Amino acid sequence: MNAAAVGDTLEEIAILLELKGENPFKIRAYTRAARALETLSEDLGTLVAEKRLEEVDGIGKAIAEKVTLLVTTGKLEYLDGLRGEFPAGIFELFELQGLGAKKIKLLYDKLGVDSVAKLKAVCEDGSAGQLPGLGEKSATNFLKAIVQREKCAGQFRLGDISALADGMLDDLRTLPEVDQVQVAGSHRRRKEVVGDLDFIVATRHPKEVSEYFVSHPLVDSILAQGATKSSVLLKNGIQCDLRVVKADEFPFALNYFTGSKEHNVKMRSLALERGWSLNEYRFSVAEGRPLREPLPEVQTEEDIYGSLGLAYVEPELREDRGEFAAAAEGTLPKLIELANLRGTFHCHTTASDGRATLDEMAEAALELGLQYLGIADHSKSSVQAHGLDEKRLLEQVKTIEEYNARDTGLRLFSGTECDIKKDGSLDFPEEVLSRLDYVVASVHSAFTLSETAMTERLIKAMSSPHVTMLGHLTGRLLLSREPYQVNIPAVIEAAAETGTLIEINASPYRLDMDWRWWPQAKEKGVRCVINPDAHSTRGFQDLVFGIGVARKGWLTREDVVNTLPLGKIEAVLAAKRH
DNA sequence: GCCGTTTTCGGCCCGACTGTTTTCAGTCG
Repeated sequence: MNAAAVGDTLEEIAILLELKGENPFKIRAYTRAARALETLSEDLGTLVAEKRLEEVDGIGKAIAEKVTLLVTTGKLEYLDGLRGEFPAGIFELFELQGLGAKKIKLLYDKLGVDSVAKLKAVCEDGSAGQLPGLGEKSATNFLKAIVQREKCAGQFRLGDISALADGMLDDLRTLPEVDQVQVAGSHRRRKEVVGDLDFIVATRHPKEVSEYFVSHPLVDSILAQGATKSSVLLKNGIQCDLRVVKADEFPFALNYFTGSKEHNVKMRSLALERGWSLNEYRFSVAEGRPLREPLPEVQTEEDIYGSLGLAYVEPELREDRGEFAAAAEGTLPKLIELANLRGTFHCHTTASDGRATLDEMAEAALELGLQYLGIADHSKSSVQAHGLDEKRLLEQVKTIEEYNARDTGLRLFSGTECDIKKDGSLDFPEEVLSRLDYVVASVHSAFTLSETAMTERLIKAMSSPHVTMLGHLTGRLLLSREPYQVNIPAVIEAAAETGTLIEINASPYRLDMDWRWWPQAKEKGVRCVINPDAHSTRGFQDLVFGIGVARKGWLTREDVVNTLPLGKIEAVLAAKRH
């Protein structure tokens, strides 16, 4: 069993333990361990063989034993025992809003509910409403949740709801009653997919602001409305929460609702060490704890971190992945910003499947203030995308030479998004590739190879001196297509050895390579290139999402080659060929 | 079940809202 499968298994154990009503901290331990396995830098098999599992943060004796069994035998009696207590279908019930382990267990024990379909039946025939602790209203809400689940998956790509979030933000900002307003939550942390949008407002008129929010034209229905918190469902299916607080509470609320949950837990325990209790409103004296330091004065989020002995942690880093240690030591990186980009690669034109001509793409890049732009249309094997053959590609090279002769203030680089064929060979021969300024190598076919074969395929492609950068490493399409099986640490290793750049594909559908792997890549010495994969002039706007990934991956402008000015980028593109 | 610059045992973040209740459990973030 590989690391991903073991992680899934630990998650399953966590859910089963929750159903059993186990100690919540034990459940959390399994969830934490599962997460620790997500981006293991070492091969799990090696860790098991060398009995070094317990070195991993979050894995202790008991879980190490279970993981060892899973890796070596693929089986675990403990899990089989748990599975025997509940039917498999019960898992889908956890996807419903308002249904947790306790209610699911109640429904299962009393009425035999083990699927969404059965839940629907017992809600409609009235038997669910008869259970202790449940009533008519609960049954109605379960039915609503079932409808809602069918309507949308409950998750949204960041790029798809960003404009909506900005619009709502602007609307709230124009209210005279609103003193301050911000989007918090996973949107502020720039997570690739978000489940809801959180707005935090500072106001002296909470009632008016809440009233405005729940009656906003985009609202479909009101889920909850209280004195300080309102939740609504928008017409496009996304849930939006509003928190209204007083001005002096605003930094605390913003911090708390930005999360992540794991980050918050750590923040609060750091406060407790000083004898303070931290909530979404303020610091207060913690009961039953010695007060080690007087309560601090707080005006801003920076002050909250400062009073805990930490440097300010940018929202993108708040995932409890080492930011606390770095903030305490003062070694947090200065994160890259959109304004640092000087150019970009991997753009398409009407020559393949783009919607804008080469001149239109160049014009758009100039308007953005870029110094250079790389054109990388598809290669001939991508027939579906009207990929270029050798002849058309070399014609495009000539066109780009002519463009550069016009001296517009933008330097174009000629490249290709060259298909990596099933066996790892490239779609163009060396003599053609050598005529280009750079090459993006990507997989667009045979997604279902084994992990070993896919990994070898990518590594073989990277071994070519002409492959400048690896495009969308895993081929995933967020919320629609799973990544193909590939050993990412091995690919990172090969990129470091061969001096191949790895792309952050900034398309909101891809955001690939994922932010979770970048700290490891950076440590190995791999350099990053942020590319929009633009198929139209509007596609350049996606660069901001790529920047979000880079920031979440702890990258600085030095880690990303397309922050380099024109005078220095050519040497980077040519480096592998020398 | 994990973890330790107070601890190898006893902690482990904290509050809002809902629904079913007369004081609170469950869920969510």
